Amino acid sequence: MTYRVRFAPSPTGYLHIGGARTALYNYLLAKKHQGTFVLRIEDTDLERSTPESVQAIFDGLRWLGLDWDEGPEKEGDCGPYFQTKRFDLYKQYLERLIEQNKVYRCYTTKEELDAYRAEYQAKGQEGVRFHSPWRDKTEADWPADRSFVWRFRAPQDGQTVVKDVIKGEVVFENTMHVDDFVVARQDGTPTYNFTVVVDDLTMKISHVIRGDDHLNNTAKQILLYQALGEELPVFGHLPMILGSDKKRLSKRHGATSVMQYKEMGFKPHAVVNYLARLGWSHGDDELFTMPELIEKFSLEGVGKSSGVFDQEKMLWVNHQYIQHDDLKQTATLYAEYLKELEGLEVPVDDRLVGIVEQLAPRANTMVEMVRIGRYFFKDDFDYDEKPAKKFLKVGALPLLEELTARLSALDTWTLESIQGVFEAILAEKELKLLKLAQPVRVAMTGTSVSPGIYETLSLIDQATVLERLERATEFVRQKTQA
RNA sequence: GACCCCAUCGUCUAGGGGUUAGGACACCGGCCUUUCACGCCGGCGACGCGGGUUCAAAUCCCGCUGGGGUCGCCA
Repeated sequence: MTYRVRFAPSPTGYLHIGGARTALYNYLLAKKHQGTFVLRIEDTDLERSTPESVQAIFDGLRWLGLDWDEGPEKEGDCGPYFQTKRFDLYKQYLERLIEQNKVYRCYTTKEELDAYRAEYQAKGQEGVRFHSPWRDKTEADWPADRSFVWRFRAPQDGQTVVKDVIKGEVVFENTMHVDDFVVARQDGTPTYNFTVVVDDLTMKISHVIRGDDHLNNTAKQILLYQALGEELPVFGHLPMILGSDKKRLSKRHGATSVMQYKEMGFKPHAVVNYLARLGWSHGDDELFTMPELIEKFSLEGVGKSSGVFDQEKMLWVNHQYIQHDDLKQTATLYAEYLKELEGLEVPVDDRLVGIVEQLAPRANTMVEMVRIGRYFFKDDFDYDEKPAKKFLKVGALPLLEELTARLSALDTWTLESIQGVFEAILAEKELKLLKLAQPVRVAMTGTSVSPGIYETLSLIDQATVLERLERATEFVRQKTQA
């Protein structure tokens, strides 16, 4: 079977977490089966669609590495891939429905509809669906002075069954569910359920995998396929992603835009890995490379129940990749964040790789890595109050002076040579490393927390280390005098 | 309200008639240790409730409850 799957967002905002997961699952399915991943922009709502949103969706997908095989900027045989450019097609199909009497003109006004809805909502079970009084009218009855819409002539009995690869068979009673929904407006502009069917049909989509908020629509769409005499694609409805309060994920739960996670310092593959595992599993496995995801992903592994988005776990996944990805690759990324956040132009060299090697086990995000690594690049830090008070005091003065003297005498600046100096001093004075390391750490970083002291010094150059030791020494002297 | 979907630790999940119900995040201990991390070891912690079916139910069936979704000339 040839797989042609699609991701069909409406460009009314950024690419959000839920959309990204839907796109990912479709992408994985396509790659797994050497199929085609189609991107279609559902922009028929002129009011809400914006070019910025289209761009945001492209950016989000590309950042995640979910490039489409067919779609905007990647034209294929089934384009165009913007619904607003497919109006001729919809009209053609509408003609077909009109000719076959599968749709009819309905002159009911919006006011009449509102009144009807208010009534049936109040009555509940009783007058469930809207039954248009125009369904059985003929041309002779059409008022010339009123506008109309094209409604689908839905069956009034029987059932419509959705064979869903994820949810199983879902049965809808036609009397309850399928009203004579609007297929197109008077001017021929189509509505959602109609465009989706025409597009999935003409784009030869084999598997429609989307959020389960569309499950109810599927019944209507199936009826349309049948009315058109066309074969159904395979349907699969993914459970929703919820916030920590089990409500549908929204802005108030925190970041929902994929690109916000880039800003927060997440690696794209970490986001992909987390999203893959939210709603899908492969035994006890947690971490997957992209090739592994493609190989192991399957619709059978997708769960039926909705899942809660947990940023804590995504942070852990991110940390795993920061820690275990190729250091050079992370260093390159690190340079980008240093530039973005601190305006620093840092070359990606052995020193930067060394710094990343030290920081990687200590940072959950790239942003955090910038924050905890500032002192490797900038001298403008103040001493944190507590550690300064605790470690930069008179007792440390002779140690700092001794160390400064011996370090300045070093003509090779390596971890080993530095360690040698420290050990010599400690041996002579019969001290524990802690006594020396902590004051030096504060002098170097302004804090009591950093990578190993030898590593830290060796990654800062000799001159800077000496300057910072002088600064600390001076700081202690000043304090003593005051 | 009607209809549709769902239900294993706080969270993501494995397991789908007989398991000490497994793993991961988070949390709590301990070890390692120059601080902080990493790492390692250990701990806490779940089958929503009620009925069936069965020798046996977390697992199958029904009901209830709870949560989510949909009820537009939006998509």
